[in-house]
Formats: sequence, structure tokens, C-alpha cells
Amino acid sequence: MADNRNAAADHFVESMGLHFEADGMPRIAGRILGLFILEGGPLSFAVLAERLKISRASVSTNTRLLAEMGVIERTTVSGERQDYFRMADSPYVCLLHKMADRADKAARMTDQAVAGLVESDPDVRRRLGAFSEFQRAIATSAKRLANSIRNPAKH
Amino acid sequence: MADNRNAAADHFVESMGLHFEADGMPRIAGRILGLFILEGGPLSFAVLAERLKISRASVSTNTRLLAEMGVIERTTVSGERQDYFRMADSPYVCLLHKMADRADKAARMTDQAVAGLVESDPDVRRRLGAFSEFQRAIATSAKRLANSIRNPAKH
DNA sequence: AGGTCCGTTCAGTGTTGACTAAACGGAGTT
DNA sequence: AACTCCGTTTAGTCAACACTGAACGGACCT
Repeated sequence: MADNRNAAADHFVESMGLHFEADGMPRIAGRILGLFILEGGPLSFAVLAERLKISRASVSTNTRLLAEMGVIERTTVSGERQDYFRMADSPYVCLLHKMADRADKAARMTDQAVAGLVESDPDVRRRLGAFSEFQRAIATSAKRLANSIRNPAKH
Repeated sequence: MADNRNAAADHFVESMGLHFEADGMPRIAGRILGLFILEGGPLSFAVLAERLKISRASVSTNTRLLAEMGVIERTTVSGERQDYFRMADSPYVCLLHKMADRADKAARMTDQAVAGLVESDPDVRRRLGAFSEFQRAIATSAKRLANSIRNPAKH
């Protein structure tokens, strides 16, 4: 049967699950992405549930999560009632944007703290500024990487 | 009293806790780092517990976590039996290294999957290669950023 | 020795969140 | 209409883990 994948593929799917989990995301979302990297082509809702041995509810939740992140896209197949999914054109760019957003948020939060300080100890401002700069550096670095992926005219 | 900080400072400490929690780390670790950014100077074990209103057990666990990450360092004060902690010289570089390590690990994991494939569908190899490249790009980007922080002789 | 001040470890608690099963609603088919 | 095939939502379960209190052990002082 076609789903009798070899051990390396299974291990990859599982590792992607753990990698996602270490990132604070649902393990199943990682497994789904892993399966798409391996299988590529559009996969149906039902196939995802069957291949990964997960409930339809988990498929629904995690496909939506991945779709909102921009990693996969929902498609349809003519003559089919089922939903199908396929990888987005630039599946990884959105992950970088997400990283950049989080860092930007932390930077803004820090700047807000600086603005709200009553005291003016220069050391405090310096340390807060250093952290804010650090977060902004992460954000710009992630954005730059995202752009270089979008148009590979760089090198 | 000296610990009657203003609201902005308290809010910053709490926000750092949430920021860390969103990263999959203990909330208390973030609060401790936030307090160090604000207070700077060496803080004693007991002061950390008192200021943040957390148990000594939590202080023990999370200071060790931050120390292992390289964000803070354990110090001593002459004539004092208590442990003291202060921010490391480059507190944020280690965070970048940690990020780089995770990406490198994912890249290696992916390459391992490629090596273990029995089939040779070029599309599968291409997609796996793209993901591996993506992770390696993150790793090198993080390392570059770490270096630029270490010696700001850049740009 | 006893006593005090430390930090760590361990058992227990509480909470968060992923995951599931079942109920639900919508759309197509008969 | 009733029926079937979908995907979503919701209530509930389960496991992981942060956090605490208490017991522990080590170091210093008397």
C-alpha cells in the first residue's frame, strides 16, 4: 500500500512534531508540515487524519493554524467535496515574520517601560535600551532573511 | 522603602515573564531577567525571592536555568554567605546561540531524513533540501547577529 | 558537639493546553 | 423530505510542567 512509508520518513515526521513542540506549538502541526514536506502534493482532510492517526478535530484545528500562519493553503479538487491542502508558495517566510513580530512586540514593550520610568538612572535606561535593541536586531534580521528567501537575487 | 517600584517597572517585569512564557520557558525566569535589567547590580538569593514573591525553590531552579543559559552569573560577596547573581557580560548572545543550535539540529535532522530515503523522487529531495536550507539560514543569521553583538565593530 | 543560615531536592498541587469523542450544522445527493 | 458526507465546535480527559512547602544536607560559627 502507498502509505507504507519507510522508517526515515516516519522518523522525520515525528521529529518535526518535536521540533514544533520545542517552539511552543502543537506537536500535530509539526507532523502535518512534515508530512507535506514529504508528500508535497495536495492532501485531503481525511488522508491527513488517516496517515497521522489523529482525530478529524485535530486536523481541523491544526490545518487552520498552519493556514493562518501561511505555511499551507486550503484548496479544492473538482468533483470532490473534501477540503484539500497543499504547501504555500513560500511556506517558511511567514514563520520568519512571526518571529519578527514577537521580537518587535518585546521591543515595544521595553520602550514603553522606559517611557514610564519615574527615575532617570542612566544605567537602567542603558540596560533597557540594550534589551530593546537586541529584540529589534532579531526582528530586522528575521525580516531580512524573509526577503532574501522571497527573491533569491541575493547571495 | 526601596522596593516600592513604580508601576511601569512592575509591568515590565511581568511582561518579561509573559514573553518568556510565550517562548516555552518558565514565567519566573523571565521575571528574574526583567528584574535584573531594571536593577542591574548583584542581587542576593533572598532578595530575588522577596522582590518577586516566589519561593526559594523557584529561585534556585530558575537562577540555575538562567545561569546555564549564560544570561546571569553566580557571584559572591565578601563576608556574605548568600549567593549573589548579576547579569552576564553579554547576556543576550547566549540566547542567539541557543536559537542557532536548535535550527542546526533541525537541519541535521532533515539531512538525516534525506539520507535515509529509499525512494529518490527529486521533488521530495528538493522540499527536504529547502527546509534544511531554511533552518541553516536561521542558524547562520543568529550566529552572525551574535558576533555583531560581541564586537560592535560592525557596519 | 549544637545551632544557624544557606541552597537544593523531592513530593505534592494547580494549571495550562493538546487532543479526542461526540454533538452539531451545512451542503450535496436521492 | 431523509440521508450521507463533510468540517467545526464543544465538553471533557489526560499529560506535562511550573510552582510551592517541607525535608534535607552542607558550611560556617559558637
